[in-house]
Amino acid sequence: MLSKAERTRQFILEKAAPLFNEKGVSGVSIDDVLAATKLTKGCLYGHFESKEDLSTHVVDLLLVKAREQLLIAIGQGKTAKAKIFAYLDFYKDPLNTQVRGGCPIFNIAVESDDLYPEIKEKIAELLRNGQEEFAAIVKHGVDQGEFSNKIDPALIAFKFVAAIEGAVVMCRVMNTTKPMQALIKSLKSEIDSFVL
Amino acid sequence: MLSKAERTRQFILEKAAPLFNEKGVSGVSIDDVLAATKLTKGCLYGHFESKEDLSTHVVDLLLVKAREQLLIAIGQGKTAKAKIFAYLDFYKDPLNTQVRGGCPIFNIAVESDDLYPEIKEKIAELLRNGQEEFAAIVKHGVDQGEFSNKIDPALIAFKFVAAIEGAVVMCRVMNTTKPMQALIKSLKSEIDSFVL
DNA sequence: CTAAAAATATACTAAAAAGTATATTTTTTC
DNA sequence: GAAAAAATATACTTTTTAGTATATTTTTAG
Repeated sequence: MLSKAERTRQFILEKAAPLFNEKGVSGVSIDDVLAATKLTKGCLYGHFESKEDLSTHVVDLLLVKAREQLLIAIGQGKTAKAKIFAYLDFYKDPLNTQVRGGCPIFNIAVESDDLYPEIKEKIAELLRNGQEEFAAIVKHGVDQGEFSNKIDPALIAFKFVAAIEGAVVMCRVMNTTKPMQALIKSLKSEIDSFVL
Repeated sequence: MLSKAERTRQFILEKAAPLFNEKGVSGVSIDDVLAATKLTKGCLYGHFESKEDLSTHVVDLLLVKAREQLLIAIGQGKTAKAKIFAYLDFYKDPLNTQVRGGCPIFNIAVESDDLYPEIKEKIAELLRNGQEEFAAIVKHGVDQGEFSNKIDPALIAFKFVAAIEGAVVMCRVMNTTKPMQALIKSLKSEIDSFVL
């Protein structure tokens, strides 16, 4: 069993995560975290050195979880096409994301871009890996004779992620999921056009 | 000629704009603005009631300018296809945006989503209008016999903006423009596939 | 079950940020 | 070009936020 300390530390991170996802690193105060956890300063600072330390771990948690959930979703698909469809469906309800506040990857990306270089580097890493994995799935589909070799794996990976992530933001701001449904349908038929 | 006050007010907004675009509303302090303008508090607060007041006007400026520049770019195109291509080309260098820090529309959208409802509403309005205008261009292309009527104007508008905006963020984080070039090429050929 | 260690709470200090009162300088208007 | 008005600078206060010292409670290991 985890020690009390480990559990509290984890509890803080779990409670802080949606807060950071919604308000951003700059937008969250320590008091926000205390209010969300019902803990006190002494306790919080017993587990994290500083706000920066806390932020770092919260961001790590957000990113790890996002990646994890995505991999699980994609893992359900057996074929390349099924995996890609699973990826798309994962984002079908942008108003009710896994973690409150939208997609952590993009939220953090936008904020960290000019403000937090270390965090930015983590996202860059995550995106690069994600791109590679996505492209590998497509390529595997080609190699297996599932897709035409006219398909460009790297392009598809980039285009799909960009479109989906962009769509999440747009849908959230406009407070609608409708365009996302149409987009997913369109991206799926783009895939279908390469199916042999 | 503008009064001194008007010029100073405008000067503050112009200097603050890139700051807000880079750091976000929560990330910018009044002192940041003072440092950027080399003005003093008394002066700043002579022109703006509060940080919130300043933020509101800076955001308005960022959004108005973004829209303006976009309309100018698109306006260069004579045909529907040319207008759409102009839109795409407008984003060809995501690392060197018109205003430092990326696309203001998206930057502000992500931050305001869960934090600043009034600003969020402004972005929603802008996006809705933009979508309508974009779709109208496509529809006009169909009516003029430029595009096949198989093209879905609303879908194209949403998909293209989502993909481009998503791509801007991704390119900035990964510090590369390359995938954007490929994306633009791909979106252009998607348009070409509808040209009669 | 108890003593030591760790975790948590309380009550503070320090720093940063926003905002204001007032003096001084610069514009404007006549 | 002088008086009034407006703009700007200086030097503050207030508020918010981060962080710390220390007391108290709770865990944990023997």
